[in-house]
Amino acid sequence: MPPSTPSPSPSTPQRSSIPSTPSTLVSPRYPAPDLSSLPTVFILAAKLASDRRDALAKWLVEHRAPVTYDVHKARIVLANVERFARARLELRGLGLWTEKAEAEGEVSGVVKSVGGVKEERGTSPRKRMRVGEGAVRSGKAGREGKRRRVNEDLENDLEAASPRPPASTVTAGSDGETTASDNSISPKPPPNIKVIKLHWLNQVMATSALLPYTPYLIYEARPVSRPSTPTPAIPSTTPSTPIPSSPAPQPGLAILQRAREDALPVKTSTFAPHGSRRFHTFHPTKHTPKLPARVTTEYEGEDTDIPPAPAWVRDKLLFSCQRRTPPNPPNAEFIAQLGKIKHARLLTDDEIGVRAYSTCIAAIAAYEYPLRHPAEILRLPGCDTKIANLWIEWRNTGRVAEADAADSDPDLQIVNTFYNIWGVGATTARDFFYRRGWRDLDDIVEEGWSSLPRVQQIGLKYYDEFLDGIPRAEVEAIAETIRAAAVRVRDPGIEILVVGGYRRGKEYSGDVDVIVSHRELAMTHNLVVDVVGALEDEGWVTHTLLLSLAASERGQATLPFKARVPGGRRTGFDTLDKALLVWQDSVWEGMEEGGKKAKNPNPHRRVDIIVSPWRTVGCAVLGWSGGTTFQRDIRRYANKVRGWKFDSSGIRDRRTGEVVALEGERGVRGGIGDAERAVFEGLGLFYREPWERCTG
DNA sequence: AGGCCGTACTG
DNA sequence: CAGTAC
DNA sequence: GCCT
Repeated sequence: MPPSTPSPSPSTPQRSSIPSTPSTLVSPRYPAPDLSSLPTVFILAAKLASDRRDALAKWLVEHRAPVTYDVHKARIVLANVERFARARLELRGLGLWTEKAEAEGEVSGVVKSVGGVKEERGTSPRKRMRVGEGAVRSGKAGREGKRRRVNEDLENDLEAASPRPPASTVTAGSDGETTASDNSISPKPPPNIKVIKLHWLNQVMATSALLPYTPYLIYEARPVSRPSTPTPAIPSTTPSTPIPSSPAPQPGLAILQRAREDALPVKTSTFAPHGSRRFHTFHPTKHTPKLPARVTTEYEGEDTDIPPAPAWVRDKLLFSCQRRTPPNPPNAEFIAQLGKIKHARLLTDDEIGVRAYSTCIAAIAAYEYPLRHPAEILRLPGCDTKIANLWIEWRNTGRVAEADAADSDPDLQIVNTFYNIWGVGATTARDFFYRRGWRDLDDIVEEGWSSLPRVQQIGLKYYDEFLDGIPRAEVEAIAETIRAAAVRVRDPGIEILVVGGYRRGKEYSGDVDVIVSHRELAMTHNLVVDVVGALEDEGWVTHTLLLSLAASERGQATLPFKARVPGGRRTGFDTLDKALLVWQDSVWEGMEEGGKKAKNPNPHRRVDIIVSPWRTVGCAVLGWSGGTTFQRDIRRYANKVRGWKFDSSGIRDRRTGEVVALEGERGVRGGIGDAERAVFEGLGLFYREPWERCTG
C-alpha cells in the first residue's frame, strides 16, 4: 500500500510572467553625466521588465543620450544578458544578424564575467521540478512480476498516446536560414555595434560617471547578411566560441512580448524610410499593413524573412474547419511538443488548457511552411506569445522544457496509465492515484475490481489490446462484416461508410467507426439493435459497452426542443442510434480442432456502429470524420457564424429550434459523399477532404 | 471579464 | 448529478 | 491560453 500522501498535484502551469523588478532606478538629482557624446543606444528588451526598460530609456534621454528603438540604427546595444550567444540570439530575433568582429578596437580579454555581476536580477526560472517523491516508488518488494508487466504497459501507452518523433536533432538555431542580404542598398558596410552588459548602465547611473565599456563588453557585433541556404549538413555552425550550446535550458523568455513592446514606441516610424524591412516583419501587429507585405513579396524570394501569410492566416480564420489541415504537417515535431503539454493538461483536468493547446496545435498543423521565425506563429489564430516562446525554445535548444517535464513526471505517468483504461477519464484516473493510492493496474485489480463499473472492468481486461492500432485491412474487414449483418437484418439498400481516423487516412486506427444508413427511413429504425444482435449471435461482438437509442425511441415520442410542429411534418429527427462495442474476429486458426474451446487468440477491438437516417447522413459523416478539434470547430462555427446548433444527428436553428435541413427534407439524391458536401456547402464552408481534417 | 462542442448513457 | 464517451 |  502506497503512502497515504501521494504528493500534491503535479506541475501547476505557473505563468511565467516576469516578476517586475523592484526597479533599482535611482533618478539622479545631480546634473549627472552628459551622455550626448554617446553613439546611438538601443536597449535590448530581453530579460527586462518593460517598465524598467522604459525607465532606463527615459533616464538616458534625460541625460541627452541618443536613444533609438530601432536596433538597426544602434551603435551600442545594452543587453541584460551575460553571454555572447544569447546576445546574438536576441539581436537575431529583432532581425539583426551579427557575428563577432574580432577587430575594431578593444579585443581585450574575451568575454569574461565581470566580477561584481554575481546573480543578475530577474533570472530565476524556478522550474519547480518535483523532487524526492520519485525515490519512494522503486521499493515495494514482492511485486516484481507485475511491476515488470506494467512497465511494459506504460511504454505501450506512451507509444500509442503520443507518437513521439525520434529524439530528433534540431540543431540549435545557430545555423542558417535562407535569404541573402538586402543591404545591397548601403554601399559601405555598416559599422560595428558594441553589445554591452546592461550592468554598465547601472554603474553609470550609480556613479554618475561615464564609464568605459570595455569591461562590460559582451561582443563587438558586425552586422552580416543572413546566411543563405542552411547547408544542412553541418550541425553546429556556431562559430568557434567554446560556449556550449546552453547547459541550462533557459531559453528565449519573452522575446515576443518584448517585440510587441518594441513595436509600440516605434510607432512614429512605422513607415520610416530606413532600409531594413526585417524589423517590420517582426512586428506582431495584429493586422499586417498591406503595403509592406506586398512590397516584401515582390522582393521575390531572396530577402523575405518569412513567407507571405496564407489566406487563412491573413484573414484570421479562427475555425479549423475553414482551412485544410493535412496529416503530416511540416512542423510536426514542434507540434508533438505542444501535444505533450496538452496531454498533461488533460491529465490534470485542465479542460481550458486542453482547449487552448488544441487550438494552437490545429493552427500550426495547418501552416504549410516550416517555421523559421516567431512572427510566423504570432500571426496564426490561436497562437500568441506563450506558444511563440515555446517555439523559440524548441528552435534554440531542440527541447521544450515544459513538454519534457510533463513527459517524464512520474506521477503523471501513473495517472496516464489509468487514463488509458477505457471508461476511465482524468478525474477517475487521478482519484485512483491520489486518493486510493494505486500505482499500477494490478493495484486496481487487487483492491478495487469489484467496485469498478462494468465498462472499466472491460477496459482493464483488454487494456493492451485496446491500445494497439488496427491496421486498415482489418478495419475494412470489420466494416464489411457489419455491412453484411445489416443487409441480413434489412436489405441490400444498406450503405455504410467507415469514418474516424481510418477515413482520414491513418495507417492504424484506435478504433473502428462505421456509419450505417439506408435511404428509407423505416429501415434505420431500430437498426442498431438488430445489427448488434446479429453480430453477437455470430460471435463478433463480445461486449456491448454502451447502446444509445435516443433516436428511435425519443424521436417518435416527442419532438425535442420545439414542441410545436404544425401538422403533418413529423420532424422525428432521431438523434443517432449508436453502439460502442468490443469486437473480436470469430474465426481463427485451429478453432475447430480438438476439444472445442481453444482460446480465440484474436485481439479485441473497439468498434463503434452509428446508425443514421438518410436525411442527416451527411451530418453524421461530417461529425464523425474529423479530428476532435475539427469537430468542435464545426459546432462552434455553426453556432457563432450561423446561429445554428450542429450535431451529428442534424442541425437546428438556435432561436427557433427549427430543423435546418441542409440535405433536403428526405436527404440527398446522391451518395453519402454528396450528403456531406451538401452540409459543408449549407454551412458556408469549402469542402475539406477527410485527410485535410487532421487537426489532432 | 466571460467563453471555450453538443449529446447520451451509467451509477 | 458527475463522469465518460463519441 | 487565446479571443471577443
